[in-house]
Amino acid sequence: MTEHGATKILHVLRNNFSIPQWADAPKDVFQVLIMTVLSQATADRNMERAFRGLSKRFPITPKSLADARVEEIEVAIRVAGLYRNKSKVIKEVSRLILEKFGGSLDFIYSLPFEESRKTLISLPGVGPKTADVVLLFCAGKPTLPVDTHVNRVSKRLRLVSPNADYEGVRGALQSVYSPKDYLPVHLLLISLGRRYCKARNPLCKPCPVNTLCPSRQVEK
DNA sequence: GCCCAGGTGGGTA
DNA sequence: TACCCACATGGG
Repeated sequence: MTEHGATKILHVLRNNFSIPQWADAPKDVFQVLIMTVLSQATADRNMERAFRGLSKRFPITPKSLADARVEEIEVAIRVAGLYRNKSKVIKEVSRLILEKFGGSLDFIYSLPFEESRKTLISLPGVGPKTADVVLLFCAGKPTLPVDTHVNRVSKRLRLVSPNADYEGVRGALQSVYSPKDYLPVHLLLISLGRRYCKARNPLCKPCPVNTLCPSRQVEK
């Protein structure tokens, strides 16, 4: 995909979807990390319910969650699914942040990008997607998180090669978009993926980017 | 009742 | 390294 084609796609997406207000609001890094862990393999709605449930029981701080009993975290976040894994991750990540980073994730603002990213990924339950979300949303670092929608949609649109892995998709998107657009591109590709470009809908008939979408060629 | 949403990590070849 | 599967809920 050329930069020109990619720019046209972004233009169409901007004209058809809005970027939520919260996207530019300042955020607490630790809280974003917890929300992102809760959101793994889970619909946003259930992530939000789980986060509210957790917030009711505990202050969302490394200290309080490191001290919490896993069973209590489980009860609070059950609605998010995968709750046994996630509750262990939340407690352990909190403990490690206290022990290794003095209870703060503010290093993401001061350390070089790659070092921050590696450090985040070294935490249990934090993979590349979760790390990239935290780095982009909290610190505006130049990375473009690849979730399942971003992965699927960018392949359908031939923005990236069909067999690209996580880093391949991220690198390809980052090479055709400017860092200032990483956040909107991430959010808008997700909007397109949720609304139109479904996993089981290869034709994407009503999709706003139809005329730009090579996948449409399979249509009869 | 079935399928989909949807990251990480552990195991196996 | 590449692939497969477990993890678990809510909603259509």
